[in-house]
Amino acid sequence: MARYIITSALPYVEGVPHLGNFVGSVLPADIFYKFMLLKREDAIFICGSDQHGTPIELQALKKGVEPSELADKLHHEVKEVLEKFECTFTMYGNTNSKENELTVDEIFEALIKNKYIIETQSELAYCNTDQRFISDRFIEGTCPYCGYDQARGDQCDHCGHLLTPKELIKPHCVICNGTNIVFKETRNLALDLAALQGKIEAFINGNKDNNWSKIAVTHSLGYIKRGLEPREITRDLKFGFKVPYKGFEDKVFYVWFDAVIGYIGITRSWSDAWERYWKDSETILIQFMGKDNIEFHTLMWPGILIGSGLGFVLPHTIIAYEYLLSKGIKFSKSRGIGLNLESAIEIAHPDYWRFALAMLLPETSDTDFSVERLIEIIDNDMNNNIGNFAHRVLSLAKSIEAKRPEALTGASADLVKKVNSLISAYEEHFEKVQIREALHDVLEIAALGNSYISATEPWKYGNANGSKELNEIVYTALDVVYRMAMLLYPFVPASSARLLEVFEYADEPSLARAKEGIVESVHINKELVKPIFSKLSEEQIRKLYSLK
RNA sequence: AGCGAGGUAGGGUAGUAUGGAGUGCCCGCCGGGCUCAUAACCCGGAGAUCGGUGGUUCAAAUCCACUCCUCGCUACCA
Repeated sequence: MARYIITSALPYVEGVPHLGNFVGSVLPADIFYKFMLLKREDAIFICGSDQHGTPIELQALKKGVEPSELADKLHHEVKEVLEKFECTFTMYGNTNSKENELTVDEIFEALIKNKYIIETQSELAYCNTDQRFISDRFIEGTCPYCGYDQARGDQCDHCGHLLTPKELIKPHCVICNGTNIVFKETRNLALDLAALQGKIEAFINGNKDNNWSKIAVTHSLGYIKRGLEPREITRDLKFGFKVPYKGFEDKVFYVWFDAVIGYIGITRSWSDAWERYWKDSETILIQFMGKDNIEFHTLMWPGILIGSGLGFVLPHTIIAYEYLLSKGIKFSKSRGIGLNLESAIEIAHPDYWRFALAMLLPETSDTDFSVERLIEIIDNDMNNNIGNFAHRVLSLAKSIEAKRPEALTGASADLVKKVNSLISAYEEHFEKVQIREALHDVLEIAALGNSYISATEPWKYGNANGSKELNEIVYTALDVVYRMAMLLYPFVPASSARLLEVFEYADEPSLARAKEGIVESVHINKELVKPIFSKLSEEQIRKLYSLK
């Protein structure tokens, strides 16, 4: 039987993720994983914090703390906020772990043995005061183009020019503020992607039809066409895993290298069962990411896995998202301002964000986010269509004890037939990882339900029990609400659960039960009947606009 | 500059891979209906030479070429 590993690109922990970070990989991965749960598939959902790299080391230096302490603190903050957004990871780990280091070392040794690691040379700035190499972002000076005196070695934030450290006028070291900087040759180790190119290309061509995002295919083949070059896997930094190789002991692995391997390392932190997933040919690995992460997952990561020859499964499906572009409100992670997940949760329940972001998933092109659009989705699609449908039906059912009719007739039979075909469409869309479309199928079910109520006019029968027609209408409508509640689970888990609670015999949500519908007479808990959603209040809207 | 994405009714979008009547969705507008429901819901209607030009084709929003706009990235940020 097939087994699934679902991964989301690992958030880099330099701050609280913003909506763009969330929508670009963790959210869709979580929604998809919850669909796997609905289907009762054998699936694990792996994610975690990417902790190494220059920004963290620099931040730690500025704060005067150990990088690993800072990275762990940020890791816990990010984990907590993602869990508040109802993400149910099998394991949310981190890259700076023993298990990951072990995995990185094993894979590195295998790559050495298989001769896929080569040496490179480059010139790098060296601070004589600190006695260490300093990366581009550790150097500041005056921009030769605009004269801005706090330009960094990689780019000037003032005029946007890309720079090299050598171009800076009066360069100084960010760590010690000194100017005793020289340029020295440094050696690094690199993954020989050129040697692996044929195998990587075969991997892409052999898997790209497994529902890969179009952008993932075009980007990957574009890189292949231009030819792959060796990619460095070590850096002259302090924070990271030490390189266990003679002559390179004072260096660490480059952050991207241990980040992708982190998928395995994190699974290893989760359970001894990790090999059952990662080394079983039946395993289907489905990876979610933003478009800027494509090359790491379709070129370097498969290159590492293939080159190691250790029998790890390769990605089966690559799902890459375009960007969510904010209009009017800032998304910023590093600066901690604007609409990040912390500020979002203070404004509305996570389900509201999950729903709206699922509607806005940038599956095929960059997508605009605006407060106006958010209001439209929440008020109209979520509240008026789905929420109101559920509530009007449950309100009807409060005074009528619906019994299962012997057979459905006319409009009722027609509705159930259409709902069944929409459930099939929902399943098919999920299987093709078209999450936005699957949500549209649920919206369509609610719209059909609303039409059905209008057409059958249950209020005509008065509120007395006994009429066969009325019984059939209420039963059928309740049945649709019940199914819809189950289908909502991947998107809005808390609201789905609240809706299902009203049905006294409700089970855990499952796709099989959604297809089957209500099998017995319906008992609802009248006390629990209340609207599941509401429109955004003026207060909420005011808060949203205040984030500009 | 390099790389990438987009231009479809008043606004916002889906559709473009595998060409087949301008098909769909949300908002807005016009007209009607309903009162179970959260000023919610339902039905009908108006409104588009699918950015432009040229080409391929029996047939183009969809394929090709050129062109004009818009936006994003080029920070180890998704």
